[in-house]
Amino acid sequence: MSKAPPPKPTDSELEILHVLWQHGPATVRTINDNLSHRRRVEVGYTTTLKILQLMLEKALVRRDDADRSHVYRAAVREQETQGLLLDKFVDATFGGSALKLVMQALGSRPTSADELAQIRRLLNDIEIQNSTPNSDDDDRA
Amino acid sequence: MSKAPPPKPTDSELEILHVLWQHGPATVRTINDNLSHRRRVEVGYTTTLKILQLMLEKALVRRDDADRSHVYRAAVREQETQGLLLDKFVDATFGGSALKLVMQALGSRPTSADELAQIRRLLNDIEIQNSTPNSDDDDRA
DNA sequence: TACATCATACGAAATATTTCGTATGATGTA
DNA sequence: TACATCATACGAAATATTTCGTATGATGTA
Repeated sequence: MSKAPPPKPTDSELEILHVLWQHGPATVRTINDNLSHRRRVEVGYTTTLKILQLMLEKALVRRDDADRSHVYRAAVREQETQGLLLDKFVDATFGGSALKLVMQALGSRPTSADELAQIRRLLNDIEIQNSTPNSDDDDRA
Repeated sequence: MSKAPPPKPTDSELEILHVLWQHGPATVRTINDNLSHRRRVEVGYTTTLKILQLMLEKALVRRDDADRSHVYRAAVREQETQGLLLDKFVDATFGGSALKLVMQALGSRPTSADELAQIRRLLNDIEIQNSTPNSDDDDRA
Protein backbone atom coordinates (compact mmCIF):
# COMPACT_ATOMS: atom_id res chain seq x y z
CA MET A 1 0.00 0.00 0.00
CA SER A 2 2.13 2.82 -1.22
CA LYS A 3 -0.16 5.56 -2.42
CA ALA A 4 -3.37 6.68 -0.78
CA PRO A 5 -6.09 7.48 -3.28
CA PRO A 6 -6.26 11.18 -4.03
CA PRO A 7 -8.99 12.78 -1.91
CA LYS A 8 -11.97 14.45 -3.49
CA PRO A 9 -11.35 18.19 -3.78
CA THR A 10 -13.84 20.61 -2.33
CA ASP A 11 -15.45 23.30 -4.48
CA SER A 12 -12.80 25.87 -3.66
CA GLU A 13 -10.03 23.41 -4.20
CA LEU A 14 -11.51 22.45 -7.53
CA GLU A 15 -11.54 26.07 -8.60
CA ILE A 16 -7.87 26.35 -7.83
CA LEU A 17 -7.16 23.14 -9.67
CA HIS A 18 -8.87 24.59 -12.73
CA VAL A 19 -6.50 27.54 -12.60
CA LEU A 20 -3.50 25.27 -12.25
CA TRP A 21 -4.62 22.97 -15.04
CA GLN A 22 -5.13 25.86 -17.40
CA HIS A 23 -2.25 28.01 -16.37
CA GLY A 24 0.36 25.54 -15.25
CA PRO A 25 2.53 25.98 -12.14
CA ALA A 26 1.94 29.33 -10.50
CA THR A 27 2.52 31.39 -7.40
CA VAL A 28 -0.19 32.14 -4.87
CA ARG A 29 -0.32 35.69 -6.20
CA THR A 30 -0.98 34.52 -9.73
CA ILE A 31 -3.52 31.96 -8.66
CA ASN A 32 -5.30 34.50 -6.52
CA ASP A 33 -5.46 36.98 -9.37
CA ASN A 34 -6.93 34.34 -11.67
CA LEU A 35 -9.47 33.38 -9.06
CA SER A 36 -10.52 36.97 -8.49
CA HIS A 37 -10.96 37.31 -12.20
CA ARG A 38 -13.06 34.16 -12.54
CA ARG A 39 -15.46 35.21 -9.87
CA ARG A 40 -16.55 38.79 -10.11
CA VAL A 41 -15.21 39.66 -6.67
CA GLU A 42 -11.84 39.94 -5.04
CA VAL A 43 -10.66 36.86 -3.20
CA GLY A 44 -8.58 37.35 -0.07
CA TYR A 45 -4.94 36.55 -0.68
CA THR A 46 -4.55 34.64 2.56
CA THR A 47 -7.69 32.70 1.79
CA THR A 48 -6.17 31.36 -1.38
CA LEU A 49 -2.92 30.72 0.43
CA LYS A 50 -4.69 28.79 3.16
CA ILE A 51 -6.56 26.60 0.73
CA LEU A 52 -3.37 25.85 -1.14
CA GLN A 53 -1.73 24.86 2.13
CA LEU A 54 -4.59 22.51 2.85
CA MET A 55 -4.36 21.12 -0.66
CA LEU A 56 -0.68 20.51 -0.12
CA GLU A 57 -1.47 18.43 2.97
CA LYS A 58 -4.00 16.46 0.99
CA ALA A 59 -1.44 16.04 -1.77
CA LEU A 60 -3.70 17.67 -4.32
CA VAL A 61 -0.86 20.01 -5.23
CA ARG A 62 2.91 20.03 -4.96
CA ARG A 63 5.02 23.05 -4.34
CA ASP A 64 8.44 24.30 -5.08
CA ASP A 65 9.57 26.45 -2.15
CA ALA A 66 13.03 27.14 -3.41
CA ASP A 67 12.23 30.79 -3.98
CA ARG A 68 10.54 33.16 -1.63
CA SER A 69 7.33 32.95 -3.62
CA HIS A 70 6.46 29.29 -3.60
CA VAL A 71 5.31 27.79 -6.86
CA TYR A 72 2.38 25.42 -6.76
CA ARG A 73 1.37 22.90 -9.39
CA ALA A 74 -1.43 20.39 -9.66
CA ALA A 75 -0.60 16.94 -8.35
CA VAL A 76 -3.72 15.34 -9.76
CA ARG A 77 -4.70 15.04 -13.39
CA GLU A 78 -7.67 16.88 -14.78
CA GLN A 79 -9.25 13.82 -16.39
CA GLU A 80 -8.83 11.62 -13.36
CA THR A 81 -10.17 14.21 -10.98
CA GLN A 82 -13.15 14.94 -13.17
CA GLY A 83 -13.78 11.21 -13.45
CA LEU A 84 -13.67 10.84 -9.69
CA LEU A 85 -16.08 13.70 -9.14
CA LEU A 86 -18.30 12.44 -11.92
CA ASP A 87 -18.59 9.04 -10.26
CA LYS A 88 -19.65 10.58 -7.00
CA PHE A 89 -22.08 12.86 -8.74
CA VAL A 90 -23.64 10.09 -10.80
CA ASP A 91 -24.12 8.03 -7.67
CA ALA A 92 -25.58 10.85 -5.62
CA THR A 93 -27.79 12.41 -8.25
CA PHE A 94 -28.62 9.72 -10.78
CA GLY A 95 -28.49 6.64 -8.62
CA GLY A 96 -25.36 5.45 -10.38
CA SER A 97 -26.82 5.50 -13.87
CA ALA A 98 -24.44 7.22 -16.25
CA LEU A 99 -26.99 6.69 -18.98
CA LYS A 100 -29.54 8.80 -17.17
CA LEU A 101 -26.98 11.51 -16.70
CA VAL A 102 -26.08 11.56 -20.37
CA MET A 103 -29.70 11.59 -21.43
CA GLN A 104 -30.42 14.46 -19.07
CA ALA A 105 -27.35 16.39 -20.17
CA LEU A 106 -28.20 16.06 -23.84
CA GLY A 107 -31.94 16.29 -23.53
CA SER A 108 -32.32 19.32 -21.35
CA ARG A 109 -30.02 21.78 -23.06
CA PRO A 110 -29.30 22.91 -26.60
CA THR A 111 -26.61 20.87 -28.26
CA SER A 112 -25.01 21.94 -31.50
CA ALA A 113 -24.73 19.76 -34.56
CA ASP A 114 -20.99 19.76 -34.14
CA GLU A 115 -21.20 18.47 -30.61
CA LEU A 116 -23.66 15.80 -31.65
CA ALA A 117 -21.24 14.72 -34.33
CA GLN A 118 -18.44 14.44 -31.80
CA ILE A 119 -20.57 12.28 -29.59
CA ARG A 120 -21.44 10.05 -32.54
CA ARG A 121 -17.80 9.57 -33.29
CA LEU A 122 -17.20 8.62 -29.69
CA LEU A 123 -20.05 6.14 -29.81
CA ASN A 124 -18.56 4.59 -32.93
CA ASP A 125 -15.20 4.25 -31.27
CA ILE A 126 -16.70 2.61 -28.24
CA GLU A 127 -18.66 0.14 -30.31
CA ILE A 128 -15.59 -0.79 -32.27
CA GLN A 129 -13.76 -1.45 -29.04
CA ASN A 130 -16.63 -3.45 -27.66
CA SER A 131 -16.74 -5.67 -30.73
CA THR A 132 -13.00 -6.30 -30.94
CA PRO A 133 -11.75 -7.70 -27.65
CA ASN A 134 -8.17 -7.73 -28.86
CA SER A 135 -5.17 -8.97 -26.94
CA ASP A 136 -3.99 -5.61 -25.65
CA ASP A 137 -7.23 -5.28 -23.79
CA ASP A 138 -5.08 -5.96 -20.78
CA ASP A 139 -7.20 -4.92 -17.90
CA ARG A 140 -6.58 -6.91 -14.81
CA ALA A 141 -9.40 -7.76 -12.43
CA MET B 1 -42.44 37.67 -8.25
CA SER B 2 -44.56 34.90 -6.87
CA LYS B 3 -42.36 31.82 -6.63
CA ALA B 4 -38.78 31.72 -5.46
CA PRO B 5 -36.63 29.26 -7.39
CA PRO B 6 -36.33 25.95 -5.60
CA PRO B 7 -33.07 25.87 -3.64
CA LYS B 8 -30.38 23.35 -4.40
CA PRO B 9 -30.74 20.37 -2.06
CA THR B 10 -27.76 19.27 0.00
CA ASP B 11 -26.47 15.72 -0.19
CA SER B 12 -28.62 14.51 2.67
CA GLU B 13 -31.65 16.25 1.31
CA LEU B 14 -31.07 14.70 -2.07
CA GLU B 15 -30.95 11.27 -0.51
CA ILE B 16 -34.31 11.86 1.07
CA LEU B 17 -35.70 13.16 -2.19
CA HIS B 18 -34.61 9.94 -3.86
CA VAL B 19 -36.61 8.00 -1.32
CA LEU B 20 -39.66 10.17 -1.84
CA TRP B 21 -39.41 10.03 -5.61
CA GLN B 22 -39.20 6.26 -5.59
CA HIS B 23 -41.57 5.53 -2.79
CA GLY B 24 -44.04 8.35 -2.96
CA PRO B 25 -45.43 10.18 0.09
CA ALA B 26 -44.18 8.66 3.31
CA THR B 27 -43.86 9.15 7.04
CA VAL B 28 -40.60 10.00 8.74
CA ARG B 29 -40.44 6.44 10.03
CA THR B 30 -40.70 4.99 6.55
CA ILE B 31 -38.22 7.42 5.09
CA ASN B 32 -35.79 6.73 7.89
CA ASP B 33 -36.05 2.98 7.37
CA ASN B 34 -35.39 3.40 3.67
CA LEU B 35 -32.42 5.59 4.37
CA SER B 36 -30.95 3.16 6.85
CA HIS B 37 -31.34 0.44 4.27
CA ARG B 38 -29.65 2.46 1.51
CA ARG B 39 -26.62 3.19 3.58
CA ARG B 40 -25.31 0.23 5.47
CA VAL B 41 -25.76 1.89 8.83
CA GLU B 42 -28.63 3.02 11.00
CA VAL B 43 -29.64 6.64 10.62
CA GLY B 44 -30.91 8.46 13.66
CA TYR B 45 -34.64 8.98 13.53
CA THR B 46 -34.46 12.55 14.77
CA THR B 47 -31.76 13.27 12.23
CA THR B 48 -34.07 12.36 9.40
CA LEU B 49 -36.89 14.28 11.04
CA LYS B 50 -34.73 17.36 11.38
CA ILE B 51 -33.65 17.30 7.76
CA LEU B 52 -37.24 16.92 6.66
CA GLN B 53 -38.18 19.91 8.77
CA LEU B 54 -35.43 21.93 7.12
CA MET B 55 -36.57 20.73 3.73
CA LEU B 56 -40.07 21.85 4.57
CA GLU B 57 -38.80 25.34 5.30
CA LYS B 58 -36.95 25.36 2.01
CA ALA B 59 -40.11 24.11 0.30
CA LEU B 60 -38.35 21.05 -1.02
CA VAL B 61 -41.09 18.91 0.48
CA ARG B 62 -44.68 19.39 1.56
CA ARG B 63 -46.32 17.65 4.44
CA ASP B 64 -49.71 16.50 5.51
CA ASP B 65 -49.94 16.86 9.27
CA ALA B 66 -53.54 15.80 9.59
CA ASP B 67 -52.56 12.60 11.35
CA ARG B 68 -50.14 12.18 14.20
CA SER B 69 -47.50 10.81 11.87
CA HIS B 70 -46.98 13.52 9.35
CA VAL B 71 -46.76 12.46 5.73
CA TYR B 72 -44.09 14.07 3.59
CA ARG B 73 -43.93 14.22 -0.17
CA ALA B 74 -41.50 15.72 -2.64
CA ALA B 75 -42.32 19.26 -3.74
CA VAL B 76 -39.75 19.30 -6.51
CA ARG B 77 -39.65 17.12 -9.58
CA GLU B 78 -36.92 14.58 -10.08
CA GLN B 79 -36.00 15.71 -13.58
CA GLU B 80 -35.92 19.38 -12.70
CA THR B 81 -33.85 18.82 -9.60
CA GLN B 82 -31.40 16.63 -11.42
CA GLY B 83 -31.18 19.22 -14.16
CA LEU B 84 -30.44 21.94 -11.64
CA LEU B 85 -27.74 19.93 -9.95
CA LEU B 86 -26.33 18.90 -13.29
CA ASP B 87 -25.97 22.52 -14.36
CA LYS B 88 -24.06 23.37 -11.21
CA PHE B 89 -21.90 20.32 -11.57
CA VAL B 90 -21.08 20.96 -15.21
CA ASP B 91 -20.09 24.50 -14.36
CA ALA B 92 -17.96 23.56 -11.39
CA THR B 93 -16.29 20.48 -12.78
CA PHE B 94 -16.28 20.80 -16.56
CA GLY B 95 -16.17 24.55 -16.93
CA GLY B 96 -19.71 24.60 -18.28
CA SER B 97 -19.09 22.18 -21.13
CA ALA B 98 -21.78 19.53 -21.19
CA LEU B 99 -19.96 17.95 -24.10
CA LYS B 100 -16.89 17.30 -21.99
CA LEU B 101 -19.05 15.77 -19.32
CA VAL B 102 -20.72 13.42 -21.75
CA MET B 103 -17.44 12.42 -23.31
CA GLN B 104 -15.98 11.71 -19.90
CA ALA B 105 -19.04 9.81 -18.76
CA LEU B 106 -19.05 7.60 -21.83
CA GLY B 107 -15.32 7.30 -22.27
CA SER B 108 -14.24 6.39 -18.80
CA ARG B 109 -16.65 3.64 -17.95
CA PRO B 110 -18.01 0.52 -19.61
CA THR B 111 -21.14 1.21 -21.58
CA SER B 112 -23.34 -1.56 -22.86
CA ALA B 113 -24.47 -1.88 -26.46
CA ASP B 114 -28.01 -1.30 -25.32
CA GLU B 115 -27.13 1.94 -23.62
CA LEU B 116 -25.20 3.09 -26.67
CA ALA B 117 -28.26 2.37 -28.77
CA GLN B 118 -30.42 4.45 -26.50
CA ILE B 119 -28.05 7.34 -26.77
CA ARG B 120 -28.04 7.03 -30.55
CA ARG B 121 -31.79 7.22 -30.60
CA LEU B 122 -31.65 10.32 -28.47
CA LEU B 123 -29.12 11.89 -30.82
CA ASN B 124 -31.39 11.13 -33.75
CA ASP B 125 -34.31 12.76 -32.02
CA ILE B 126 -32.30 15.84 -31.22
CA GLU B 127 -31.05 16.19 -34.78
CA ILE B 128 -34.54 15.90 -36.13
CA GLN B 129 -35.65 18.66 -33.84
CA ASN B 130 -32.68 20.80 -34.78
CA SER B 131 -33.39 20.38 -38.50
CA THR B 132 -37.10 21.18 -38.27
CA PRO B 133 -37.38 24.60 -36.68
CA ASN B 134 -41.12 24.44 -36.53
CA SER B 135 -43.32 27.15 -35.17
CA ASP B 136 -43.39 25.92 -31.60
CA ASP B 137 -39.63 26.29 -31.43
CA ASP B 138 -40.27 29.42 -29.49
CA ASP B 139 -36.98 30.19 -27.87
CA ARG B 140 -36.26 33.84 -27.41
CA ALA B 141 -32.70 35.16 -27.52
C1' DT C 1 -56.34 4.98 34.79
C1' DA C 2 -51.11 4.06 34.70
C1' DC C 3 -47.47 3.40 31.77
C1' DA C 4 -44.73 2.11 27.76
C1' DT C 5 -44.37 3.63 23.13
C1' DC C 6 -44.07 6.75 19.47
C1' DA C 7 -44.18 11.28 17.29
C1' DT C 8 -42.82 16.18 16.83
C1' DA C 9 -40.07 20.35 18.00
C1' DC C 10 -35.99 22.46 18.89
C1' DG C 11 -31.54 23.77 20.69
C1' DA C 12 -27.08 22.70 20.36
C1' DA C 13 -23.02 19.88 19.57
C1' DA C 14 -20.17 17.89 15.92
C1' DT C 15 -18.15 18.20 11.50
C1' DA C 16 -16.68 20.27 7.18
C1' DT C 17 -15.41 24.21 4.57
C1' DT C 18 -14.24 28.96 3.78
C1' DT C 19 -12.52 33.28 5.11
C1' DC C 20 -9.64 36.36 7.44
C1' DG C 21 -6.61 38.72 11.06
C1' DT C 22 -2.18 38.83 12.92
C1' DA C 23 2.61 37.55 13.66
C1' DT C 24 6.90 36.95 11.60
C1' DG C 25 10.53 37.28 8.51
C1' DA C 26 12.72 38.30 3.79
C1' DT C 27 13.45 41.56 0.06
C1' DG C 28 13.94 45.84 -2.36
C1' DT C 29 14.81 50.66 -2.29
C1' DA C 30 15.27 55.55 -0.78
C1' DT D 1 20.67 51.34 7.33
C1' DA D 2 15.50 52.44 7.81
C1' DC D 3 11.27 51.35 6.09
C1' DA D 4 7.60 49.99 2.97
C1' DT D 5 6.30 45.92 0.64
C1' DC D 6 5.44 41.23 0.04
C1' DA D 7 5.44 36.41 1.36
C1' DT D 8 4.36 32.49 4.51
C1' DA D 9 2.30 30.31 8.68
C1' DC D 10 -1.30 29.60 11.60
C1' DG D 11 -5.10 30.13 14.78
C1' DA D 12 -9.60 31.16 14.87
C1' DA D 13 -13.94 33.14 13.41
C1' DA D 14 -17.70 32.57 10.12
C1' DT D 15 -20.64 29.67 7.57
C1' DA D 16 -22.89 25.44 6.07
C1' DT D 17 -24.39 20.90 7.01
C1' DT D 18 -25.29 16.87 9.78
C1' DT D 19 -26.30 14.58 13.92
C1' DC D 20 -28.28 13.95 18.26
C1' DG D 21 -30.16 14.72 23.12
C1' DT D 22 -34.02 16.21 25.58
C1' DA D 23 -38.60 18.08 26.39
C1' DT D 24 -43.28 17.55 25.48
C1' DG D 25 -47.47 15.59 24.29
C1' DA D 26 -50.53 11.96 22.01
C1' DT D 27 -51.81 7.13 21.56
C1' DG D 28 -52.52 2.37 22.66
C1' DT D 29 -52.91 -1.18 26.01
C1' DA D 30 -52.60 -3.91 30.36
